[in-house]
Amino acid sequence: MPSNAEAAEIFSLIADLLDVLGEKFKPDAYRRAARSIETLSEDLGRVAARNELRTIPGVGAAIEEKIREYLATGTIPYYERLRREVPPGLAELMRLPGLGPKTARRFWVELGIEGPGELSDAISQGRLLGVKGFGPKKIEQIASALRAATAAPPGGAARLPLEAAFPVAERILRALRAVPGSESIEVAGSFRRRRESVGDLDILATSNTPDAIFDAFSALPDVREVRLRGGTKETVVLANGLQVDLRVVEPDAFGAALQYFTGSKDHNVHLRTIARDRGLKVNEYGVFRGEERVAGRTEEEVYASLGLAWIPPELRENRGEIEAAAKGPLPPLVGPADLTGDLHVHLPSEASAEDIDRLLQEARARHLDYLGIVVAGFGADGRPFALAPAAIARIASARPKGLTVGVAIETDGERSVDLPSGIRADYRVIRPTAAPPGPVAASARGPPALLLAHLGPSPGEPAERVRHWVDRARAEGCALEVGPGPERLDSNGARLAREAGVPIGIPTGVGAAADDPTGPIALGLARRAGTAADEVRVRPPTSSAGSRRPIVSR
DNA sequence: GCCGTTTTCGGCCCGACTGTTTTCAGTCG
Repeated sequence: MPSNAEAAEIFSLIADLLDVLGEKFKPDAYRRAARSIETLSEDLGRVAARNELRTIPGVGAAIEEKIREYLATGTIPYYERLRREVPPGLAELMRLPGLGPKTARRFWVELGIEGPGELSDAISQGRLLGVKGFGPKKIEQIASALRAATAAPPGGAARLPLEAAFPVAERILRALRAVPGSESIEVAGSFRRRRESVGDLDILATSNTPDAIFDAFSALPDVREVRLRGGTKETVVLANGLQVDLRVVEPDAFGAALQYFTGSKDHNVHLRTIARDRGLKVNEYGVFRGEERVAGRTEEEVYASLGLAWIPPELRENRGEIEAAAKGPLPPLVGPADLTGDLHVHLPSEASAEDIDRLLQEARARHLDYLGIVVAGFGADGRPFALAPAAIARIASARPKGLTVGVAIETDGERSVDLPSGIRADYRVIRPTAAPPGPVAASARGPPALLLAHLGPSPGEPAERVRHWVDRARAEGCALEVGPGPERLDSNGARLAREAGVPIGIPTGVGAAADDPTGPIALGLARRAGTAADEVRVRPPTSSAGSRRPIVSR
């Protein structure tokens, strides 16, 4: 079964092999295509069937041809040929930190080394001593990288899911903001773009005492290794293997640096092309005309100097957002203030009536006008759960001013849920247990309003499966929920849902612990999908219309 | 190999840091 993830992987490997062969620009071309395919919200097969492969950024005639070969046969002859030509072990060598294509190629051509094992042997036999360009430090660096690679599980450093990166980022920000003399401190990179997973953390700071910040950074409790430290940047590796970069810049360059280190790479390359055409130069210190800095303090300044409206970080993937920003301000993306309701609030089973009151207070303080609380149902483990009868009664009878409260049950779509007598559910949240599940049985009471799409744990989940959920949500007239975790849509899925006209539900995080990242992550993923501010409206059920069903509308 | 209202050919982002060097190459993001 061909998949976008596998196709992207093959193109990425082609790039590595071409690198070893000393090709100059082709590797970047293949990597760019690989990145585009990896973040595509639709299966390549569908795009190919519409004859639109060339609309994918970085895909031209040659790569289109190779995609078609892959779709038809599951392999690409060009890739097979390269693999016969270049020992695959060299691509492994290139993935070691500090070791790139040039060095891998020299090992191969000058020393006949074709992989990590042979390199280890060569080092222990002293064969690298005296080779030009390899001093004692370099050799030790390589030996250490080889040891780390054998100790680590194969496949290299895995990307960290965004929800796992959140608490790490919070902890680091708190520590650095406590350093006297520190000013603005932000996380940039793919974390700021709210990618579903992050490969590292990029932290940006302005400070009049950079050394104090660097010292505090090195002294963070879970730092395993300081990989490099210069006058403006430092790289550390945490105990869990996550790499964290800290850069300190002057305040006049903060906007430029934030823009630059937020990326994405393809977005930045496009911006610099525009700058060059206007006789300008963009780097992390600002936008320059000759020696003169024309922008840099804020991101808005940087974009404006290029004739562009400011672009939200979640959209910076070079997927047409720059062209749109050239025409004028972008439609505002959904923000915290636009979330006027929440269909899916969970409470601990021991929650009391007083806890309910506190939740309602918080909802009002956050200006929500609809709150749907799950009172009973079946959890992720398939076992039934329910709030205490007193709490359920309080929810059912609550009439706080300006806030409509809904009673929700959570089902797997097949079993019905018992509620205390006199209390009925307003709608169902459906948590499918199998994939793909059967149709939702009529025996479960109430109309569905929200469907949690189970996307499964594998990162290379075929877009086809997501489409299954989108189609089903449309057929049943319910919304799909976006958010972290395997049971909800990621931003690609949310984009598919939007394109299909299926509303998406965004959890607000109301009632959750202060450090629970679900709310901000869900919002970020919805924004990555391009969800506009006016697309998310939760309307409470209105008895006058004869419906008790909350609607998430577009 | 891709791309283009300045180009269908000739470009392809740019700077920090490291290690090995007598001025720079390689790697990284």
